[in-house]
Amino acid sequence: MSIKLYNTLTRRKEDFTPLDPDRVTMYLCGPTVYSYAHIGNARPAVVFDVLNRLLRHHYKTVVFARNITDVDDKIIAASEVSGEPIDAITERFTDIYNEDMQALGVLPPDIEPRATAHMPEMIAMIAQLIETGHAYESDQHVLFSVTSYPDYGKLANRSLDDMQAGARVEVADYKRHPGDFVLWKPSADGQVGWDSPWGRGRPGWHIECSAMSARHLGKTIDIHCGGIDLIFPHHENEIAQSCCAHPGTPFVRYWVHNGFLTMNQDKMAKSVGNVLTVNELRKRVHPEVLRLALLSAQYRQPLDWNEDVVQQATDRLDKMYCTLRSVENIQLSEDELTPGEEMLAALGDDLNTPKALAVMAKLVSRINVATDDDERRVAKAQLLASGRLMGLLELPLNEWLQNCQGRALSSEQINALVTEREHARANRNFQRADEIRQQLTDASVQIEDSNEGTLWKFLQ
RNA sequence: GGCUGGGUGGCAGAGUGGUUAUGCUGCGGCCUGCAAAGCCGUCUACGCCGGUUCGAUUCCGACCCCAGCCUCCA
Repeated sequence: MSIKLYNTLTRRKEDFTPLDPDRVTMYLCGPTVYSYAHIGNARPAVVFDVLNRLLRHHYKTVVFARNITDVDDKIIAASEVSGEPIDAITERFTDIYNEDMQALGVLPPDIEPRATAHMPEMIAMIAQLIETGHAYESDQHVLFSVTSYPDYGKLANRSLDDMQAGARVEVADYKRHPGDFVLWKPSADGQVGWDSPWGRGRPGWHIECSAMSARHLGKTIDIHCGGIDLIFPHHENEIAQSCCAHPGTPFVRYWVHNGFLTMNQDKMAKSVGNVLTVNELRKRVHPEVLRLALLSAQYRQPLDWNEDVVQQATDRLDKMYCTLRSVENIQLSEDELTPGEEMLAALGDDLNTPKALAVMAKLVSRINVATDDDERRVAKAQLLASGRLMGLLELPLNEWLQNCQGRALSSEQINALVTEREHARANRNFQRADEIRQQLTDASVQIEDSNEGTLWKFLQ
Protein backbone atom coordinates (compact mmCIF):
# COMPACT_ATOMS: atom_id res chain seq x y z
CA MET A 1 0.00 0.00 0.00
CA SER A 2 1.52 3.25 -1.07
CA ILE A 3 1.45 6.73 0.32
CA LYS A 4 1.06 9.66 -2.03
CA LEU A 5 1.90 13.15 -0.86
CA TYR A 6 1.43 16.47 -2.57
CA ASN A 7 4.90 17.94 -2.84
CA THR A 8 4.86 21.74 -2.85
CA LEU A 9 8.17 21.73 -4.70
CA THR A 10 6.80 19.90 -7.74
CA ARG A 11 3.17 20.94 -7.30
CA ARG A 12 1.85 17.45 -7.70
CA LYS A 13 1.10 14.29 -5.80
CA GLU A 14 4.07 11.96 -5.68
CA ASP A 15 4.56 8.42 -4.46
CA PHE A 16 6.35 8.58 -1.16
CA THR A 17 9.49 6.49 -0.85
CA PRO A 18 11.89 7.17 2.00
CA LEU A 19 15.56 7.64 1.27
CA ASP A 20 16.32 4.93 3.81
CA PRO A 21 13.45 2.41 3.94
CA ASP A 22 14.35 1.60 7.53
CA ARG A 23 14.34 5.16 8.80
CA VAL A 24 11.83 7.78 7.69
CA THR A 25 12.66 11.31 8.76
CA MET A 26 10.12 14.06 9.21
CA TYR A 27 10.42 17.61 10.51
CA LEU A 28 7.59 19.94 11.47
CA CYS A 29 8.04 23.62 12.22
CA GLY A 30 6.80 23.89 15.77
CA PRO A 31 5.60 26.78 17.89
CA THR A 32 7.26 29.99 18.93
CA VAL A 33 6.61 29.79 22.63
CA TYR A 34 5.49 33.20 23.77
CA SER A 35 1.72 32.71 24.05
CA TYR A 36 -1.04 30.14 23.78
CA ALA A 37 -1.45 28.07 20.65
CA HIS A 38 -4.65 28.83 18.78
CA ILE A 39 -6.84 26.40 16.93
CA GLY A 40 -5.15 27.33 13.66
CA ASN A 41 -1.77 26.40 15.14
CA ALA A 42 -3.26 23.06 16.09
CA ARG A 43 -4.13 22.15 12.53
CA PRO A 44 -0.60 21.24 11.34
CA ALA A 45 0.10 19.48 14.64
CA VAL A 46 -2.98 17.30 14.20
CA VAL A 47 -2.89 16.61 10.47
CA PHE A 48 0.80 15.80 10.49
CA ASP A 49 0.21 13.63 13.52
CA VAL A 50 -2.00 11.55 11.26
CA LEU A 51 0.85 11.42 8.76
CA ASN A 52 3.19 10.37 11.55
CA ARG A 53 0.79 7.60 12.58
CA LEU A 54 0.35 6.45 8.98
CA LEU A 55 4.10 6.35 8.40
CA ARG A 56 4.55 4.35 11.58
CA HIS A 57 1.98 1.90 10.31
CA HIS A 58 3.96 1.35 7.11
CA TYR A 59 7.57 1.74 8.25
CA LYS A 60 9.53 0.27 11.08
CA THR A 61 11.26 3.44 12.17
CA VAL A 62 10.05 6.99 11.86
CA VAL A 63 12.01 9.82 13.38
CA PHE A 64 9.78 12.81 13.85
CA ALA A 65 11.19 16.12 15.02
CA ARG A 66 9.14 19.14 15.99
CA ASN A 67 11.14 22.13 17.11
CA ILE A 68 10.52 24.71 19.78
CA THR A 69 11.45 28.24 18.81
CA ASP A 70 12.51 29.72 22.10
CA VAL A 71 14.46 32.72 20.92
CA ASP A 72 12.63 35.29 18.86
CA ASP A 73 11.84 38.98 18.86
CA LYS A 74 8.25 38.31 19.84
CA ILE A 75 9.40 36.47 22.94
CA ILE A 76 11.72 39.34 23.79
CA ALA A 77 8.86 41.78 23.32
CA ALA A 78 6.57 39.69 25.54
CA SER A 79 9.23 39.64 28.23
CA GLU A 80 9.70 43.38 28.04
CA VAL A 81 5.97 43.94 28.45
CA SER A 82 5.40 41.54 31.35
CA GLY A 83 8.78 41.68 33.03
CA GLU A 84 8.80 37.90 33.16
CA PRO A 85 12.21 36.41 32.30
CA ILE A 86 12.47 34.88 28.85
CA ASP A 87 13.31 31.42 30.16
CA ALA A 88 10.22 31.42 32.34
CA ILE A 89 8.00 32.44 29.43
CA THR A 90 9.36 29.87 27.02
CA GLU A 91 9.29 27.07 29.57
CA ARG A 92 5.75 27.83 30.61
CA PHE A 93 4.38 28.04 27.09
CA THR A 94 6.28 24.97 25.95
CA ASP A 95 4.55 23.03 28.70
CA ILE A 96 1.16 24.49 27.84
CA TYR A 97 1.69 23.72 24.17
CA ASN A 98 2.56 20.13 24.89
CA GLU A 99 -0.40 19.70 27.22
CA ASP A 100 -2.73 21.15 24.60
CA MET A 101 -1.36 18.90 21.89
CA GLN A 102 -1.55 15.84 24.09
CA ALA A 103 -5.19 16.64 24.77
CA LEU A 104 -5.73 16.72 21.02
CA GLY A 105 -4.28 13.24 20.76
CA VAL A 106 -1.05 14.35 19.11
CA LEU A 107 1.72 11.84 19.72
CA PRO A 108 4.81 13.47 21.19
CA PRO A 109 7.62 14.01 18.69
CA ASP A 110 10.65 11.75 18.92
CA ILE A 111 12.84 14.81 19.13
CA GLU A 112 11.85 18.26 20.31
CA PRO A 113 14.90 20.42 19.64
CA ARG A 114 15.07 23.92 21.09
CA ALA A 115 16.77 26.73 19.26
CA THR A 116 18.63 27.96 22.34
CA ALA A 117 20.23 24.54 22.77
CA HIS A 118 21.74 24.67 19.28
CA MET A 119 23.75 27.89 19.18
CA PRO A 120 27.05 26.16 18.28
CA GLU A 121 25.41 24.40 15.33
CA MET A 122 23.84 27.59 14.06
CA ILE A 123 27.03 29.60 14.49
CA ALA A 124 29.02 26.93 12.67
CA MET A 125 26.56 26.88 9.80
CA ILE A 126 26.61 30.66 9.50
CA ALA A 127 30.40 30.70 9.57
CA GLN A 128 30.49 28.16 6.80
CA LEU A 129 28.05 30.17 4.70
CA ILE A 130 30.30 33.21 5.06
CA GLU A 131 33.38 31.21 4.11
CA THR A 132 31.75 29.88 0.99
CA GLY A 133 30.54 33.30 -0.08
CA HIS A 134 26.85 32.73 0.54
CA ALA A 135 26.65 35.13 3.45
CA TYR A 136 28.27 38.39 4.45
CA GLU A 137 28.71 40.52 7.50
CA SER A 138 27.28 44.00 7.41
CA ASP A 139 26.70 46.47 10.21
CA GLN A 140 26.94 43.79 12.93
CA HIS A 141 24.47 41.60 11.05
CA VAL A 142 25.17 38.51 9.03
CA LEU A 143 23.00 38.23 5.96
CA PHE A 144 22.37 35.46 3.52
CA SER A 145 23.00 36.56 -0.05
CA VAL A 146 20.06 35.35 -2.09
CA THR A 147 21.80 36.05 -5.37
CA SER A 148 24.47 33.51 -4.40
CA TYR A 149 21.94 30.71 -4.70
CA PRO A 150 20.57 30.35 -8.23
CA ASP A 151 17.61 28.22 -7.17
CA TYR A 152 16.35 30.80 -4.70
CA GLY A 153 12.57 31.13 -5.10
CA LYS A 154 12.04 27.68 -6.50
CA LEU A 155 9.79 26.43 -3.68
CA ALA A 156 7.57 29.49 -3.74
CA ASN A 157 7.76 29.63 -7.54
CA ARG A 158 8.86 33.17 -7.41
CA SER A 159 11.75 35.03 -8.99
CA LEU A 160 13.88 37.65 -7.28
CA ASP A 161 12.53 40.20 -9.76
CA ASP A 162 8.95 39.42 -8.75
CA MET A 163 9.81 39.86 -5.13
CA GLN A 164 11.38 43.24 -5.69
CA ALA A 165 8.41 44.34 -7.71
CA GLY A 166 6.07 43.40 -4.91
CA ALA A 167 8.20 44.67 -2.06
CA ARG A 168 6.08 46.49 0.46
CA VAL A 169 8.69 46.95 3.07
CA GLU A 170 11.50 49.41 3.35
CA VAL A 171 14.79 47.71 2.71
CA ALA A 172 17.37 47.95 5.45
CA ASP A 173 20.43 49.75 4.12
CA TYR A 174 22.82 47.05 5.31
CA LYS A 175 21.37 44.63 2.77
CA ARG A 176 23.09 44.17 -0.57
CA HIS A 177 19.93 42.78 -2.11
CA PRO A 178 16.45 43.48 -0.76
CA GLY A 179 15.77 39.73 -0.53
CA ASP A 180 18.79 39.05 1.66
CA PHE A 181 17.72 37.78 5.03
CA VAL A 182 19.21 37.82 8.49
CA LEU A 183 21.25 34.88 9.77
CA TRP A 184 22.58 36.70 12.82
CA LYS A 185 21.64 39.99 14.39
CA PRO A 186 23.19 42.02 17.21
CA SER A 187 21.65 42.11 20.67
CA ALA A 188 21.56 45.27 22.70
CA ASP A 189 23.01 45.30 26.21
CA GLY A 190 20.64 43.55 28.56
CA GLN A 191 18.97 41.76 25.66
CA VAL A 192 19.27 38.01 25.33
CA GLY A 193 22.32 37.12 23.28
CA TRP A 194 25.19 34.74 22.62
CA ASP A 195 28.82 35.40 21.80
CA SER A 196 29.73 34.78 18.21
CA PRO A 197 32.50 35.65 15.76
CA TRP A 198 30.30 38.61 14.73
CA GLY A 199 29.75 39.92 18.21
CA ARG A 200 27.13 39.27 20.82
CA GLY A 201 23.80 38.60 19.20
CA ARG A 202 21.14 36.08 18.32
CA PRO A 203 20.15 34.02 15.31
CA GLY A 204 17.64 35.00 12.67
CA TRP A 205 14.47 33.01 12.49
CA HIS A 206 15.24 30.62 9.65
CA ILE A 207 18.64 29.24 10.58
CA GLU A 208 17.46 27.16 13.53
CA CYS A 209 15.43 24.74 11.42
CA SER A 210 18.30 24.21 9.00
CA ALA A 211 20.79 23.62 11.79
CA MET A 212 18.57 21.44 13.94
CA SER A 213 17.18 19.23 11.20
CA ALA A 214 20.72 18.54 9.95
CA ARG A 215 21.90 17.80 13.45
CA HIS A 216 19.10 15.44 14.42
CA LEU A 217 17.75 14.00 11.18
CA GLY A 218 20.63 14.35 8.73
CA LYS A 219 21.49 16.63 5.85
CA THR A 220 18.74 15.16 3.70
CA ILE A 221 15.37 14.56 5.28
CA ASP A 222 12.33 12.88 3.79
CA ILE A 223 9.47 15.14 4.80
CA HIS A 224 9.37 18.70 5.97
CA CYS A 225 5.95 20.03 6.84
CA GLY A 226 4.29 23.17 8.09
CA GLY A 227 1.66 25.76 7.33
CA ILE A 228 1.21 27.06 3.82
CA ASP A 229 2.24 30.52 4.98
CA LEU A 230 5.70 29.21 5.79
CA ILE A 231 6.49 28.44 2.16
CA PHE A 232 7.76 31.95 1.78
CA PRO A 233 10.00 33.14 3.18
CA HIS A 234 10.69 30.61 5.93
CA HIS A 235 11.04 27.37 3.98
CA GLU A 236 12.51 29.05 0.93
CA ASN A 237 15.23 30.43 3.18
CA GLU A 238 15.78 27.12 4.89
CA ILE A 239 16.40 25.55 1.51
CA ALA A 240 18.86 28.27 0.55
CA GLN A 241 20.81 27.93 3.80
CA SER A 242 20.86 24.18 3.90
CA CYS A 243 21.66 23.61 0.25
CA CYS A 244 24.50 26.15 0.35
CA ALA A 245 25.87 24.74 3.59
CA HIS A 246 25.68 21.19 2.27
CA PRO A 247 26.43 21.54 -1.43
CA GLY A 248 25.45 18.62 -3.58
CA THR A 249 23.13 17.23 -0.91
CA PRO A 250 19.38 17.63 -1.29
CA PHE A 251 17.75 19.14 1.78
CA VAL A 252 14.14 17.98 1.77
CA ARG A 253 12.58 15.36 -0.48
CA TYR A 254 8.91 16.10 0.15
CA TRP A 255 7.62 19.50 1.15
CA VAL A 256 4.14 19.24 2.62
CA HIS A 257 2.01 22.22 3.61
CA ASN A 258 -1.37 22.52 5.30
CA GLY A 259 -4.00 25.07 4.35
CA PHE A 260 -5.28 27.83 6.58
CA LEU A 261 -8.10 27.84 9.04
CA THR A 262 -10.55 30.71 9.01
CA MET A 263 -12.91 31.82 11.76
CA ASN A 264 -16.45 32.25 10.46
CA GLN A 265 -14.93 33.03 7.06
CA ASP A 266 -12.56 35.62 8.48
CA LYS A 267 -8.87 35.38 8.92
CA MET A 268 -8.05 34.58 12.51
CA ALA A 269 -6.02 37.47 13.81
CA LYS A 270 -5.52 39.36 16.99
CA SER A 271 -6.49 42.54 15.22
CA VAL A 272 -9.88 41.01 14.35
CA GLY A 273 -10.23 39.76 17.90
CA ASN A 274 -11.29 36.26 16.86
CA VAL A 275 -8.35 34.21 18.07
CA LEU A 276 -9.50 31.00 19.73
CA THR A 277 -6.84 29.28 21.78
CA VAL A 278 -6.79 25.53 22.15
CA ASN A 279 -6.39 25.94 25.85
CA GLU A 280 -9.59 27.92 26.14
CA LEU A 281 -11.52 25.90 23.60
CA ARG A 282 -10.86 22.55 25.20
CA LYS A 283 -12.45 23.72 28.41
CA ARG A 284 -15.84 23.70 26.73
CA VAL A 285 -15.44 21.35 23.78
CA HIS A 286 -14.18 17.80 24.12
CA PRO A 287 -10.67 17.75 22.65
CA GLU A 288 -11.47 14.71 20.54
CA VAL A 289 -14.22 16.76 18.89
CA LEU A 290 -11.65 19.44 18.13
CA ARG A 291 -9.43 16.83 16.59
CA LEU A 292 -12.17 15.34 14.45
CA ALA A 293 -13.23 18.80 13.33
CA LEU A 294 -9.65 19.58 12.30
CA LEU A 295 -9.59 16.38 10.25
CA SER A 296 -12.98 16.95 8.65
CA ALA A 297 -11.43 18.74 5.68
CA GLN A 298 -8.46 17.51 3.66
CA TYR A 299 -5.35 19.17 5.06
CA ARG A 300 -4.54 21.32 2.04
CA GLN A 301 -8.04 22.75 1.81
CA PRO A 302 -9.10 25.79 3.75
CA LEU A 303 -11.09 24.92 6.86
CA ASP A 304 -13.64 27.29 8.26
CA TRP A 305 -14.02 27.07 12.02
CA ASN A 306 -17.52 27.78 13.32
CA GLU A 307 -20.13 26.38 15.68
CA ASP A 308 -21.55 24.15 12.97
CA VAL A 309 -18.25 22.43 12.32
CA VAL A 310 -17.90 21.72 16.02
CA GLN A 311 -21.48 20.45 16.32
CA GLN A 312 -21.16 18.17 13.32
CA ALA A 313 -17.91 16.74 14.64
CA THR A 314 -19.63 16.12 17.97
CA ASP A 315 -22.50 14.29 16.30
CA ARG A 316 -20.18 12.13 14.22
CA LEU A 317 -18.12 11.15 17.21
CA ASP A 318 -21.17 10.46 19.33
CA LYS A 319 -22.56 8.13 16.71
CA MET A 320 -19.30 6.21 16.52
CA TYR A 321 -19.05 5.78 20.27
CA CYS A 322 -22.71 4.74 20.52
CA THR A 323 -22.17 2.09 17.88
CA LEU A 324 -19.05 0.87 19.64
CA ARG A 325 -21.11 0.48 22.80
CA SER A 326 -23.48 -1.82 20.95
CA VAL A 327 -20.55 -4.18 20.33
CA GLU A 328 -18.89 -3.61 23.68
CA ASN A 329 -19.11 -7.30 24.50
CA ILE A 330 -16.95 -8.30 21.53
CA GLN A 331 -13.42 -8.58 22.87
CA LEU A 332 -10.63 -8.09 20.37
CA SER A 333 -7.01 -9.07 20.57
CA GLU A 334 -4.28 -6.69 19.53
CA ASP A 335 -3.44 -8.53 16.33
CA GLU A 336 -7.03 -8.33 15.12
CA LEU A 337 -6.80 -4.56 15.04
CA THR A 338 -5.86 -3.96 11.44
CA PRO A 339 -7.29 -1.17 9.33
CA GLY A 340 -8.92 -2.19 6.06
CA GLU A 341 -7.42 -1.55 2.65
CA GLU A 342 -9.97 1.15 1.99
CA MET A 343 -8.84 3.11 5.03
CA LEU A 344 -5.17 2.81 4.13
CA ALA A 345 -5.97 3.84 0.57
CA ALA A 346 -7.87 6.92 1.75
CA LEU A 347 -5.10 8.11 4.05
CA GLY A 348 -2.45 7.05 1.59
CA ASP A 349 -4.00 9.34 -0.99
CA ASP A 350 -2.41 12.51 0.32
CA LEU A 351 -4.07 12.15 3.73
CA ASN A 352 -7.65 12.22 2.52
CA THR A 353 -9.10 12.39 6.02
CA PRO A 354 -12.69 13.20 4.91
CA LYS A 355 -12.64 10.04 2.85
CA ALA A 356 -11.15 8.19 5.79
CA LEU A 357 -14.02 9.43 7.96
CA ALA A 358 -16.42 8.18 5.29
CA VAL A 359 -14.77 4.76 5.48
CA MET A 360 -15.23 4.81 9.24
CA ALA A 361 -18.88 5.78 8.81
CA LYS A 362 -19.37 2.80 6.54
CA LEU A 363 -17.82 0.54 9.16
CA VAL A 364 -20.25 1.94 11.70
CA SER A 365 -23.02 1.12 9.30
CA ARG A 366 -21.66 -2.39 8.82
CA ILE A 367 -21.72 -2.97 12.55
CA ASN A 368 -25.33 -1.84 12.76
CA VAL A 369 -26.47 -3.86 9.78
CA ALA A 370 -24.51 -7.02 10.59
CA THR A 371 -26.54 -10.13 11.29
CA ASP A 372 -23.93 -12.04 13.25
CA ASP A 373 -21.04 -11.40 15.61
CA ASP A 374 -18.37 -12.50 13.16
CA GLU A 375 -19.29 -9.66 10.86
CA ARG A 376 -19.52 -7.26 13.76
CA ARG A 377 -16.16 -8.42 15.03
CA VAL A 378 -14.38 -7.66 11.76
CA ALA A 379 -16.06 -4.29 11.38
CA LYS A 380 -15.33 -3.30 14.97
CA ALA A 381 -11.68 -4.29 14.61
CA GLN A 382 -11.34 -2.25 11.45
CA LEU A 383 -13.14 0.70 12.98
CA LEU A 384 -10.90 0.77 16.03
CA ALA A 385 -7.77 0.29 13.95
CA SER A 386 -8.88 3.07 11.61
CA GLY A 387 -9.53 5.26 14.61
CA ARG A 388 -6.07 4.58 15.87
CA LEU A 389 -4.58 5.87 12.60
CA MET A 390 -6.71 8.98 12.90
CA GLY A 391 -6.06 9.37 16.63
CA LEU A 392 -9.78 8.91 17.31
CA LEU A 393 -11.95 6.51 19.32
CA GLU A 394 -9.18 5.77 21.77
CA LEU A 395 -11.15 6.75 24.87
CA PRO A 396 -12.90 4.29 27.14
CA LEU A 397 -16.56 4.37 26.04
CA ASN A 398 -17.90 5.82 29.25
CA GLU A 399 -15.49 8.67 29.21
CA TRP A 400 -17.40 9.85 26.18
CA LEU A 401 -20.91 8.52 26.87
CA GLN A 402 -21.28 8.78 30.63
CA ASN A 403 -18.75 11.32 31.79
CA CYS A 404 -20.52 13.05 34.68
CA GLN A 405 -18.13 15.97 34.95
CA GLY A 406 -20.12 19.17 34.93
CA ARG A 407 -23.43 17.31 34.72
CA ALA A 408 -26.49 17.83 36.86
CA LEU A 409 -26.77 14.19 37.95
CA SER A 410 -24.22 11.65 39.11
CA SER A 411 -24.08 8.22 37.52
CA GLU A 412 -25.41 6.75 40.80
CA GLN A 413 -28.43 9.02 40.65
CA ILE A 414 -28.99 8.21 37.00
CA ASN A 415 -28.62 4.49 37.50
CA ALA A 416 -31.12 4.64 40.37
CA LEU A 417 -33.63 6.47 38.20
CA VAL A 418 -33.08 4.09 35.32
CA THR A 419 -33.67 1.12 37.60
CA GLU A 420 -36.79 2.67 39.04
CA ARG A 421 -38.05 3.31 35.54
CA GLU A 422 -37.39 -0.27 34.51
CA HIS A 423 -39.49 -1.47 37.44
CA ALA A 424 -42.26 0.94 36.50
CA ARG A 425 -42.17 -0.34 32.93
CA ALA A 426 -42.23 -3.93 34.07
CA ASN A 427 -45.38 -3.08 36.04
CA ARG A 428 -46.74 -1.27 32.98
CA ASN A 429 -46.78 1.95 34.95
CA PHE A 430 -45.89 3.96 31.85
CA GLN A 431 -46.91 7.24 33.37
CA ARG A 432 -44.23 6.93 36.03
CA ALA A 433 -41.74 5.60 33.50
CA ASP A 434 -42.29 8.61 31.26
CA GLU A 435 -42.02 10.97 34.20
CA ILE A 436 -38.62 9.58 35.01
CA ARG A 437 -37.56 9.76 31.41
CA GLN A 438 -38.58 13.41 31.30
CA GLN A 439 -36.60 14.03 34.46
CA LEU A 440 -33.56 12.44 32.85
CA THR A 441 -34.08 14.31 29.60
CA ASP A 442 -34.13 17.54 31.57
CA ALA A 443 -30.71 16.56 32.89
CA SER A 444 -29.48 15.89 29.32
CA VAL A 445 -29.59 12.15 29.82
CA GLN A 446 -30.89 10.07 26.96
CA ILE A 447 -32.49 6.68 27.50
CA GLU A 448 -32.30 3.75 25.11
CA ASP A 449 -34.47 0.75 25.86
CA SER A 450 -33.37 -2.54 24.36
CA ASN A 451 -33.89 -6.26 24.85
CA GLU A 452 -30.80 -6.37 27.02
CA GLY A 453 -32.03 -3.60 29.27
CA THR A 454 -31.92 0.17 29.32
CA LEU A 455 -28.82 2.10 28.34
CA TRP A 456 -28.22 5.75 29.00
CA LYS A 457 -25.84 8.40 27.81
CA PHE A 458 -25.41 12.11 28.12
CA LEU A 459 -26.52 14.25 25.23
CA GLN A 460 -23.46 16.01 23.85
C1' G B 1 0.84 43.98 -9.79
C1' G B 2 3.30 38.76 -9.24
C1' C B 3 2.56 33.77 -7.26
C1' U B 4 -0.70 29.81 -4.98
C1' G B 5 -5.26 27.44 -3.96
C1' G B 6 -10.51 27.26 -4.30
C1' G B 7 -16.04 27.98 -5.86
C1' U B 8 -20.29 20.75 -5.29
C1' G B 9 -27.13 19.54 -2.75
C1' G B 10 -30.14 22.95 3.83
C1' C B 11 -24.92 22.66 6.27
C1' A B 12 -20.05 20.34 6.25
C1' G B 13 -17.17 17.83 2.69
C1' A B 14 -14.94 13.83 -0.85
C1' G B 15 -14.84 12.34 -5.77
C1' U B 16 -15.50 11.15 -10.90
C1' G B 17 -15.48 11.95 -18.46
C1' G B 18 -21.32 8.27 -18.64
C1' U B 19 -22.87 4.41 -12.65
C1' U B 20 -24.87 5.84 -4.31
C1' A B 21 -19.45 9.63 -1.62
C1' U B 22 -19.91 10.19 3.57
C1' G B 23 -21.79 12.75 8.04
C1' C B 24 -25.45 16.04 10.08
C1' U B 25 -30.34 17.99 8.86
C1' G B 26 -35.63 17.62 6.39
C1' C B 27 -39.55 14.19 4.90
C1' G B 28 -41.96 8.99 4.77
C1' G B 29 -41.79 4.09 6.79
C1' C B 30 -40.11 -0.24 10.03
C1' C B 31 -39.12 -1.14 15.13
C1' U B 32 -41.00 0.67 20.22
C1' G B 33 -46.19 0.85 25.50
C1' C B 34 -44.53 5.78 23.84
C1' A B 35 -39.66 7.29 22.86
C1' A B 36 -34.49 6.98 21.77
C1' A B 37 -31.02 4.41 18.98
C1' G B 38 -30.76 1.62 14.66
C1' C B 39 -32.54 0.15 9.88
C1' C B 40 -35.08 1.06 4.98
C1' G B 41 -36.63 4.73 1.52
C1' U B 42 -36.50 9.81 -0.16
C1' C B 43 -36.15 15.66 -1.75
C1' U B 44 -32.85 20.23 -2.86
C1' A B 45 -25.77 19.66 -6.49
C1' C B 46 -21.57 20.50 -9.04
C1' G B 47 -19.95 29.69 -9.93
C1' C B 48 -20.74 31.92 -15.18
C1' C B 49 -19.88 31.62 -20.60
C1' G B 50 -17.73 29.16 -24.56
C1' G B 51 -14.82 24.80 -26.58
C1' U B 52 -13.33 19.45 -27.04
C1' U B 53 -16.48 14.89 -26.75
C1' C B 54 -21.54 10.37 -28.56
C1' G B 55 -21.61 12.39 -23.51
C1' A B 56 -18.45 17.23 -18.77
C1' U B 57 -19.64 18.75 -12.35
C1' U B 58 -15.03 16.13 -14.00
C1' C B 59 -10.59 18.07 -19.67
C1' C B 60 -9.34 23.09 -22.27
C1' G B 61 -10.02 28.61 -22.64
C1' A B 62 -12.15 33.29 -21.11
C1' C B 63 -14.87 35.64 -17.19
C1' C B 64 -16.85 36.55 -12.16
C1' C B 65 -16.18 35.72 -7.03
C1' C B 66 -13.47 34.01 -2.49
C1' A B 67 -9.07 32.89 0.38
C1' G B 68 -3.71 32.79 1.15
C1' C B 69 1.47 34.38 0.20
C1' C B 70 4.79 38.43 -1.62
C1' U B 71 6.13 41.68 5.87
C1' C B 72 5.81 38.44 11.60
C1' C B 73 2.23 34.45 10.89
C1' A B 74 0.18 27.34 11.21
